[in-house]
Amino acid sequence: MEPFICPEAFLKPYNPNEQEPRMLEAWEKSGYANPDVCIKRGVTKPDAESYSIVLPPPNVTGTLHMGHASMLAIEDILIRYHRMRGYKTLWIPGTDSAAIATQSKVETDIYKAEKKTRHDLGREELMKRIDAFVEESKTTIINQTKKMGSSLDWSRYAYTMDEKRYAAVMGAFVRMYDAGLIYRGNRIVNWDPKLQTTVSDDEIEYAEQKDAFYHFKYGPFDIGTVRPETKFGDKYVVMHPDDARYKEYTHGQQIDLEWINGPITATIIKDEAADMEFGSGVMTITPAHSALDFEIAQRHKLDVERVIDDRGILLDIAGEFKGQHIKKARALIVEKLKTKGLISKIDEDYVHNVAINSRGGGIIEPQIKLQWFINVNKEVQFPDGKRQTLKERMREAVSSGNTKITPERFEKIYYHWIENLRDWCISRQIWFGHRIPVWYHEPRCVPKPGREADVEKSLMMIVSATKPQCEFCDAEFMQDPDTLDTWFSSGLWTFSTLGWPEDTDDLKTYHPTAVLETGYDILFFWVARMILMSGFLRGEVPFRNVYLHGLVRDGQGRKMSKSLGNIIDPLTMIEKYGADATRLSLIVGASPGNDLKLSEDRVRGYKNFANKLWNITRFVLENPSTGPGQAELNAEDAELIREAHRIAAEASINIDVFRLDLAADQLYHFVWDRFAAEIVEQSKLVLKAGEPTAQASRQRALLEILIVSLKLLHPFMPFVTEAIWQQLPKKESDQLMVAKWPV
RNA sequence: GCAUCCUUAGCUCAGUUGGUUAGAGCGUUCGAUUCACAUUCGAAAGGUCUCAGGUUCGAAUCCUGAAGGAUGCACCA
Repeated sequence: MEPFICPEAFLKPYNPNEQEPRMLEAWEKSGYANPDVCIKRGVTKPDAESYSIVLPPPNVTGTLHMGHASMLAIEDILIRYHRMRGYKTLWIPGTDSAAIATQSKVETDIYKAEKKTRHDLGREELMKRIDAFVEESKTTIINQTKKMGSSLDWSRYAYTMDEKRYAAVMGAFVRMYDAGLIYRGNRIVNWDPKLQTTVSDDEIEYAEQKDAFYHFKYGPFDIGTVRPETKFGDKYVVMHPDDARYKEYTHGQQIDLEWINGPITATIIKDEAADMEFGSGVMTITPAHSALDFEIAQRHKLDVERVIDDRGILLDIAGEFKGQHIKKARALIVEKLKTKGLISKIDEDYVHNVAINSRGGGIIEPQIKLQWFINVNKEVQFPDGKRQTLKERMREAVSSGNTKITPERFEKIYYHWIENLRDWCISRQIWFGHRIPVWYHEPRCVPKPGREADVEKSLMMIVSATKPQCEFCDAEFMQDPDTLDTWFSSGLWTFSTLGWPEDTDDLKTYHPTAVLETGYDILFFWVARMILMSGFLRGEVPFRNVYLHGLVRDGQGRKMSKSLGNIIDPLTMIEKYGADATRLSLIVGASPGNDLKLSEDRVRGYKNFANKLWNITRFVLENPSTGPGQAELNAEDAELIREAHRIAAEASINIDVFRLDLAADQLYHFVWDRFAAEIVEQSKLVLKAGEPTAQASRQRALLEILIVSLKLLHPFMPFVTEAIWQQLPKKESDQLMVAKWPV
């Protein structure tokens, strides 16, 4: 046999910038990321078990950050591993429209450039601008995603606002409405006066703030507040029924007292919501602008009156303060109360929480609004025959083990969240998003001549995916102006990407998906909602496993942010150290659910490792004694090969239980400390001075250990391993990507 | 307030059911290097495993308590 000459391609050192684009091109050309291609080319058996992951879709208008990079690395490892194990493996890419974030970005840009607001442009024009912006910026995130080596099947790419996904959202809404799960109602919601939209409970962040805390004389009582501007309408005074201090007062008793704008009559309410420990134990309530107060008001059927409008302006009830903005009015109101002698005390340094919209920063003002909600406590019929509530369904998905959350401790957090879950407000007043498929017959139906009798039958509101027509008159139905919470469409993601509501082959083959892999910060927003949607619409869980990774932080454990200037850009890292090194730096040391502190040094270290592997290969290929034939293996070399296979078995187990950090670390040490430092070193002696049979045996062993190492490392560092594979004299498959996993 | 997690070398972290001398990467110090290695190799220093009790033949690991840190949820009128 011809001695194998080490290919010239083995320039030293390993240069990722040169190899990576070639590998990307080769992979793309092969189409192996598409399971249909794998089956057609005989790489995957048609009846193989399936393994699928949907990529948590990044914002279309965003750029790749380390959080994405970490997610892509983890998922690609799982995907490549299973593909090599022979599973019918599918990883679906997509992007998210990120309604509020995208709209505010475009609005801001337009305002900067043209000094126009969305109202100046109108809805249609704004949509055009947003679509153009999305179209322009989506290639950025897609190309960046590819650079990580992600073996996504781009032929199945989905966008939350594309035609198919839009249809899925409409279909889902109609089904849920028909089942009585979606209702419209006047309820207290979180209103963002800045963005002029409602926001869900989960999208709210609390920030500590220091404000003055005022004590007022409210008749014989002492009441406290940080928000005097809400107090105009307060005509109920609430105390705990067991509070001995106030036992002389009875529920429903009326008291005349002097208040901000003159004398009023207040009513005593005894309710357990009043905390005896807090302040005087007595409070007045503002049902229109506080969730708790609203509940109390509903319990006792009290009057509810708005004090503040959608823009934060005081209404008629404020009397002389009417028309003023709450921010400015506060000081004036306090001043007036002072002169009336109604203030008993002021604490200047009162620390309390203020609710802000995490998407845009407006301070939340609870308001009562007519909105669309999903009822989480209503018992309904599920496709699998069960009758239960959405809450029960969400709990059962996990408690039954049909969906397993890793790390396990998040299961408790998940249950706890469900306990506290209230009806989900799904309507938003922003323009960019999926429209609510509800149609109003306005004005009232005026039947065509001869159909006057049908006026009673005409419907004023119709829920339908497509625009309805009135049977009795020529009036056009007007669509509900609101859009849906972005998480409504995200909740459908595991199956809308597979073609639902059509009954596609993909859906049958790949749903439920194998794993949903995402950051723990998104457990409630997304994971829980997917379980809800899939449960109701498909009668099955959306995924068998949830794997939650930690967040990527800077070297000091701080969140990466522009303002701190501590962002490590994955693309810069790829350029400097290669995608393989970038991937490994995000995997090793990142135990499940724990945050990872990333520094540039880490990345550099793994570049050296890629180079190490490259050089081991060169040694193996440059030192053929009798050529890499099928020489007889001696006992010692057979044992070396068995050792490599033992490592393979251990690594497989670690990957199976999501301990990618351990698997990667173990492979790293096997290749560096064992293979390079010991086996290769000792082989130098054998190859130089050993018997010819020993030389041949060792040469074969080296090649086999190298091949096993390449395969094992491929999911973790696909580029360098594939680049090496391409140079091997004989190989079992044209690409390492579809080589057989060693067991 | 309720809950979860964390505290191990200078830094970042492993240490899976309790079991010899507690490990890795980076950093530090010293030495070697025409030999696959734009580097690598060898060696060294560095630890009261946060603290205090307890269980045990044996505890970084299990239990109780304390301190510090992080996070989630609820929430204050």
